[in-house]
Amino acid sequence: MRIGELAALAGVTTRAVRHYHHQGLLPEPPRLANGYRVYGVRQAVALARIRRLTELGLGLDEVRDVLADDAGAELAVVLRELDTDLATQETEIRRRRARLGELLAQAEAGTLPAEGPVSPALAELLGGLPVTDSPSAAKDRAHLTLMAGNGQSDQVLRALAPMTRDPAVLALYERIDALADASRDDPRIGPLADELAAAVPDAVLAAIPAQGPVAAAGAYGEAMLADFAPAQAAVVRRVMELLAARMER
Amino acid sequence: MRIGELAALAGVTTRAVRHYHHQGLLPEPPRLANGYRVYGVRQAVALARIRRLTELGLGLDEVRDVLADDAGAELAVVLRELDTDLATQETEIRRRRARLGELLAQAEAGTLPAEGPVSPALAELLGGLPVTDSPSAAKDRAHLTLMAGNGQSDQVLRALAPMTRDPAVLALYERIDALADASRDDPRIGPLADELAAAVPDAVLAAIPAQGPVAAAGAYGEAMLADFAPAQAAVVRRVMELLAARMER
DNA sequence: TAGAAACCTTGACGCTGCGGCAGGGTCAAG
DNA sequence: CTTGACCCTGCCGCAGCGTCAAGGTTTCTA
Repeated sequence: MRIGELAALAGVTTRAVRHYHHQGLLPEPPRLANGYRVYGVRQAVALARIRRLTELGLGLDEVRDVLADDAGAELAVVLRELDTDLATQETEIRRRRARLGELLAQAEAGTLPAEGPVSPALAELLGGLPVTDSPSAAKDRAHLTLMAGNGQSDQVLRALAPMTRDPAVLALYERIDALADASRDDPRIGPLADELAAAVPDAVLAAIPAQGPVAAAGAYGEAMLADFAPAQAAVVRRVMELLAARMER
Repeated sequence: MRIGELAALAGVTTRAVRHYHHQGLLPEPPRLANGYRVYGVRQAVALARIRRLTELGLGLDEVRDVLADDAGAELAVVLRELDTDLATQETEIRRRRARLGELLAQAEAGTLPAEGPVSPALAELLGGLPVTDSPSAAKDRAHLTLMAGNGQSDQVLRALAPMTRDPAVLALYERIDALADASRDDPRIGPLADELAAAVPDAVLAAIPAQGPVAAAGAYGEAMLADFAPAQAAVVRRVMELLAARMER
């Protein structure tokens, strides 16, 4: 037999056969004068066996191990490993499909957030927000989306829900917007910060795992502040101080 | 923010961030004088979005498409494709796990064929065979294993089952073995071929899809014959002729 | 009997999503 | 001044082949 016939017999491509030769899975057969490989029944049997193993999902090096080992013990071990591996893959796929199902449902309902697919809890929160074009509201959404990315923040998000239903919050956002061109010592800063801090429910602070001075510290905090105009940044800083003080108690 | 802080914020590695830059998923940010990348909130938001998409299982180029397309239409399309894709993967994994379950059961029962994992029908057939060290019996097993590899051969295998329970077959194998050193025109060849052909049930021939002169034609047939001693090959050839003649009718 | 189609040969690159390493520079703290 | 923790670019590696490239051979067909 030549390589094409062998390959057809085993249901693989000639390329695969040569690959197995190269990997040492299948010994190189003798050659004709013209260089063609000539295969016998032995090789065909060996190749069929390789194919059955790879079809199960074994890697080529595992196949090599199994073939090298005369007893069947190795095979059983590898198969068991493979099964647990496939089991985890299966649950993983199922988890992703569940997420996909939610997202597709949102897509059909037209309630997919502009931020792209986010966690269910966050999607609900964002979905409850009134439509507004306030720049600081947009920043808040972005900030929330980022913070919600790090996993277990469901409690915080649930605690935030009441704020989304408070019509007074919109007005607060607009008061922040109004400070876009204000100076660093504008008299509106202090009162606005007080009201903002007051608008945050205790439940939110309670749900935040006390990881230093809230989340706005560090390099991200600075980047966030840099994203605001000076007077607005002053407000944010002040709010953070007030909230931190409240968390102390 | 520098790249490490950004990466930690989004829950990815710095290597991944640079990879996204390289792939054009995330624009390169400005640099400090020392060459360090400096990121702002915008980039963090973008990165978080990329990560959410890749976590769903999207490829990086799909992510790029989704990000490039402002409307949400693209996203829905990609998600649907992904879902069907995952669905096929899931059934595929389940099929393989089912196979693995059978094989593991066989392994525990110690009934795993030496040929490695084979189709259930073949495993049953081989399992029913009496233990023998007849070389021609071994060749027959090998031949069967090969032929059974090409899929829908269950019917043939079932039709062969009666032969495995016929104690007279063992004697026939031994008569083939006895011809190992015989000459091409040994007088035992004819009668043995007649009896072998007669031992093959009609049901087997009926189940073989008439693909030319049985399966022993072509390059594989020659290789198989070359695997036998001359007198044995003569027997096999004669049996094939007889069976082919029977299939004609 | 020629020419085309179908095989065969070796060798090298492509794909996915980064990980890891080499071989540096930068910066803050002790 | 050193140490350690960052940062930079760039290239190889990974699994299992698919896919050219650039030939030579065999075999079928006109």
